[in-house]
Amino acid sequence: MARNVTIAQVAEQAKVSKSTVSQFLNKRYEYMSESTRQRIEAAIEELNYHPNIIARSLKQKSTYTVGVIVANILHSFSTQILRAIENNFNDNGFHIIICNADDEPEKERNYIEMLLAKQVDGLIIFPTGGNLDLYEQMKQRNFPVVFMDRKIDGLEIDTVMLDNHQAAKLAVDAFVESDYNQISIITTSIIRNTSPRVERIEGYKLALEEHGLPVRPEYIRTADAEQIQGVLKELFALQEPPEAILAGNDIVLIEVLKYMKDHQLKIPKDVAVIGIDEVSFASFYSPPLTVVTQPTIEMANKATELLLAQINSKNKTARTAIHRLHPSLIKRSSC
Amino acid sequence: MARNVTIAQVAEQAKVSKSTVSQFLNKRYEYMSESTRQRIEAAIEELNYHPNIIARSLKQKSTYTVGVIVANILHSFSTQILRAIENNFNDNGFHIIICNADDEPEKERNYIEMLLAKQVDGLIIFPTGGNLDLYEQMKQRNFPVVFMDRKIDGLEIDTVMLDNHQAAKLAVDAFVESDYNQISIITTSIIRNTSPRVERIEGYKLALEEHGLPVRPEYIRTADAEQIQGVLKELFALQEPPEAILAGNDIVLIEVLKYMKDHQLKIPKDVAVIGIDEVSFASFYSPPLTVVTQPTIEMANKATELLLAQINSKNKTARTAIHRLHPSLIKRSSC
DNA sequence: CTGTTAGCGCATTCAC
DNA sequence: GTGAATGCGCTAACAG
Repeated sequence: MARNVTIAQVAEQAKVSKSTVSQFLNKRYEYMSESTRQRIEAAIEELNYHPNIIARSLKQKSTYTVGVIVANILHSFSTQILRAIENNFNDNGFHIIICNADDEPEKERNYIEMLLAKQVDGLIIFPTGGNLDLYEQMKQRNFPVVFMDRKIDGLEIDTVMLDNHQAAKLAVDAFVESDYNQISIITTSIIRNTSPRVERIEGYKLALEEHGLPVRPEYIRTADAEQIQGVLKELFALQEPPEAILAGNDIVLIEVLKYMKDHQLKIPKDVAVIGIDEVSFASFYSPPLTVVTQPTIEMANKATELLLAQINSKNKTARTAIHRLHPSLIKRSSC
Repeated sequence: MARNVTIAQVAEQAKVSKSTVSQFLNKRYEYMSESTRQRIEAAIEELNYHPNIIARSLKQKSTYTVGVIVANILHSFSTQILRAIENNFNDNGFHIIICNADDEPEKERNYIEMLLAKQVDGLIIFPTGGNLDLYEQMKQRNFPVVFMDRKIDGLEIDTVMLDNHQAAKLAVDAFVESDYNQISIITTSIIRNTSPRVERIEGYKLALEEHGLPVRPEYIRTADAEQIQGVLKELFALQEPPEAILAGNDIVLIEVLKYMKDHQLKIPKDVAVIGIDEVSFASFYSPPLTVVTQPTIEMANKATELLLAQINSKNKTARTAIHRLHPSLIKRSSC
């Protein structure tokens, strides 16, 4: 009654050998007569037989499973990417195992090791940056890996990420165009210098300079979500509080909006706001929120494509590169 | 250099037999001398050996992997549950494979079959309701399964779901208390009568009756997300348009808020609104949104607990039941 | 066309 | 304490 039906039983029932059944399972019908084909088919049906993929994987060294390790599942960006990746891989007959490293290198290390031990065919990682030895090892073993969202310098691994400089620039440009010159940027804290945050700040600085605007260190803040209310309080206690705030991701944006609400500050009259990452409520918020979006679908597609290419080419060392996708500004009314 | 290091090579390197290495791997140190123990340890280190979990699984019939099939990953509810489940299972040394059935029974069937073939140890399913034969089969095989969010009548399978009657009642009560008597409910469409939607409508009717209010069919609407704008238009074109709207889930709520924004209707002055499911922006929206929340963490915990219990008890047929968790009203200002 | 044989990498008796 | 032998379920030559 249980799932103990094996190929041997099917063979027995159909009065053929296991290998013939195996042939059948792999659709190599040329290797058998019509009558045996039908007997096998009937036996399978009757026994309700389903091949054990684990056993097959052991032999074939391919599990049709890939692991995805996100740095922090709480970002809407991660969720969007995850959805798209799940969709892509399922279209290609792969399953995905999702792990959340929670921004902790220890967890990430653990997941990578377990996933490798589980013989996944490849890995998509939002790297914490804390396990260079492992990254290096996979690279040297030619194990299929693609990095998402963050890059690791000095490692030749396919990487899909946003053009963060441009993202920041789009926002700064929009602010300046609307005559806001005192612009602040807030990102979540930059442990291990995760590239998006660093780059967004760099892009912000570059953009300010392009506009001939001064870069004021007190306007550049990084903090964990829980501390952002405090940061905002400090910002608005400044001699010259910012006229505009660029929220580095959706979590920051939400904190900013809470603060505005709590302190009855009007957007954009009292302070203009732009967020990086689209949020579900942007279009109907009051005011509708101007936002810089990441092309999450395209990013997921690119990552899928790269990983699949690596998986299928095996040990043919293809060129690796950093693929920068472009953000776009959705102009609404918060700036 | 590759991941081809096997237990045999370790054994050779350490000058012992494979079985002794196996003992070591399973931490049965009492079966070997201190010196061999150290030799094995050194060999493993030197070869950078990692056991192949697939091979182990084949033998032990346990993959430490569970599958989760959500009906529709677009609901914030699904995402929240998924996060919590991932967290729980990883704490217990399991990995989870996530699949999105997209409300299509065909996809669900395909996933279930593949996941079983992959020898997952258990399944958490948000059932589409379209594959009763499969559900039944798993039940009979005593395969660990728990249903989430939706129940399938006539099947004794552990199920975790919301007390949907109460959820609707909480909302209706809140409306009535604020003197709104013409209350509408909108849910996404009820294909195959998925229980939450049906139950929420039932609960809504019951609550109205309790308050001695008439149940007006024209106030009860179900529609796909894309059609909701049209539904709202019809609702407000009514002789007596509703004074209050209960949004059956986050997707409906968003559509309702868009409509309000587009038509410059003020909440709650022109129409009061309550949504089922907490949304990220509820607390700082204008006005802050009153909402009925599901205890997603508790639901995920319960599901984890039930599935783990089934996995660990194997074939001891435990009692199965429907576990109803309770919603709660977060009173803010949209009603 | 079909059956025999030999592993895949590991775990598990059961002797020595 | 240690090792040889066997099998998990399937695939893949290789004969016949």
